[in-house]
Amino acid sequence: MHSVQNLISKLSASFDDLSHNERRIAQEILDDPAGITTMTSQNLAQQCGVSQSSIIKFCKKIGLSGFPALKITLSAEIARTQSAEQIHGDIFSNDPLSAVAQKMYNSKVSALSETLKLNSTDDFSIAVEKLTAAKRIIILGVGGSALVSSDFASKLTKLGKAVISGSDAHVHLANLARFGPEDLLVLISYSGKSKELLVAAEYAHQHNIPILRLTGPNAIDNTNSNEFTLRCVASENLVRSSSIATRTAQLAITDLLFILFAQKEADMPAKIQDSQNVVNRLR
Amino acid sequence: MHSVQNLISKLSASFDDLSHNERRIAQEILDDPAGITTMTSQNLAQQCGVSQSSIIKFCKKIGLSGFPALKITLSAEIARTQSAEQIHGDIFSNDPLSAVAQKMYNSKVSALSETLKLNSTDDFSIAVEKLTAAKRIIILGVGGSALVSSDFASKLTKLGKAVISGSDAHVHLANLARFGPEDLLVLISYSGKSKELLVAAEYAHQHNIPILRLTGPNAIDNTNSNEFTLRCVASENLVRSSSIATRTAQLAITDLLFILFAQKEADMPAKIQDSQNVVNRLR
DNA sequence: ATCATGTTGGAATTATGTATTCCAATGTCA
DNA sequence: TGACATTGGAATACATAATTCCAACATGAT
Repeated sequence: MHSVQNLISKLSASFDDLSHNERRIAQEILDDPAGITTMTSQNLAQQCGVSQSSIIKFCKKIGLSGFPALKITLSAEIARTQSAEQIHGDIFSNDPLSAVAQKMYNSKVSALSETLKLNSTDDFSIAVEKLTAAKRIIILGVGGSALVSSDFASKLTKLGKAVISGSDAHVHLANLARFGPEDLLVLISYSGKSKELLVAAEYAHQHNIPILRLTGPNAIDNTNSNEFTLRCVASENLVRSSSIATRTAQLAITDLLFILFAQKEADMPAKIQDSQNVVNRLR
Repeated sequence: MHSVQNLISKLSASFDDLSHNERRIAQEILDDPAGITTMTSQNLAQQCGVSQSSIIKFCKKIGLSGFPALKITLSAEIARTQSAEQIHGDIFSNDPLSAVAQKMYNSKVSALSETLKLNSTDDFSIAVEKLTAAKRIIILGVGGSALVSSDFASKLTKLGKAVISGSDAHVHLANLARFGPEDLLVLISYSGKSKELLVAAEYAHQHNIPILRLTGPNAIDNTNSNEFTLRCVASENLVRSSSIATRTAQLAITDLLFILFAQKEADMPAKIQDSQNVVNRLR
């Protein structure tokens, strides 16, 4: 990847070493690099007042394979500079509404990166292992976490996993009664304090049902060997208690688990496509 | 502000609408966009097992002038994403699992930023205006969008808005029958093609019920004055049809709308806190 | 089933664009 | 001034892209 670092700066640097006609070509490129990408070698030749073959010779001289290569290189270079500018500057303009958008963006991005950093790769491996091993899965999440839990459940179902999820905790507890050590209970909660989840965990412990937890950073660590925890971070500083960042962080984990799980078996993408095709018939 | 977006996300978005051969081409492009930039149309044709002319037709179909244009566009796009990835690059180590995490992170971050860029601040203002003005709101989203829709609904409900949302489209249509011009129908869908939503929109048009749409970049623009559209971008390149990026983009919009809506009235945060306090009693 | 109609995709052709060759003009130095 | 190198263009050869036209297939109505 060390070939041509920056064609444009290279051109302007070596400008003085070029012959008369080559300068004209170089000048034309420097003047409007973006324009070149839509030209033919003939167009450019005409614009520079040189012959078409001179254009080709010029391309070779600066180390490119030919004229199309010049166009492609320039296009990439323009995109790189532009995007660098954007990322540091103007995704957003500077009216008040845009400031809010900016804050939300930052809050989500940091929830994502912080959460992914917080759990090691091994943690994720172990969690995926547990999902794979489980014969049946109950996913339990209340409040804001209910949506994350049903999203996760529907994704796993698409992959052919036997998953139970829903909003009624009582139903879940009833289902749990038929579960055993070969199954898995997934508990999603930021605070780790919801009553339903505590009851379910208690029951699971008594009956040796493995637990995969998804909690916030402050929930107490559980030393029980039959339990495994992934953690997420989220600072809710835009609208208190809105759970926007929390949900972003939780989805980062469940989505990653889903992707890793899907990639473990080669035919998984096909299964999703099948499921998608069935849905498409409804259109 | 609705300028043509990312080619790669556009391809993965419209993937399901393509014919068999077109999919093979699209797949080849998505698999190795960088590779395309050094190929001829013949090479690519051979690699896809289709004719050279099909490649050209494909390029035209996706709105490009021809094959060289495809190469140039891809090259620019790769450069853009690469430079974006470099900036966020150091979060992760470099084992394969971490590479997956990195990709997911990049995909989510770009879904966020692209989506926020795609809609102007005015667009968001208008949308919030419509939410504020509405006496009652029905939020309709099927499939993957159902979760976004119920999330949005529950948030707005917390703020005291009269919102109806749920998974049963028939129930929604029945409810819609009692709606009028002072109410609002929110339709969430990436493809814009779901049958239930089309029926609901049709009915709303006939009865002058305002519509707020949340669609993907390819859905057809609706000129009906009683309708307003926000768009989201998402390239689903990790696990096809998994809707991970799509949902990230949709939530970016609904979350932002929620925040803006909440900030319009000073006592809104208090209302959320109230609602939270009630929930806390369950613990 | 059958026919009309539309859509998709490929073979062959044409058009366009790129690269090479070869030669003339110009410049450089003994 | 003459040998030699360098530059650049005209003509040409080559490669690639785009179009046309037709066959196969799908779709939908009768």
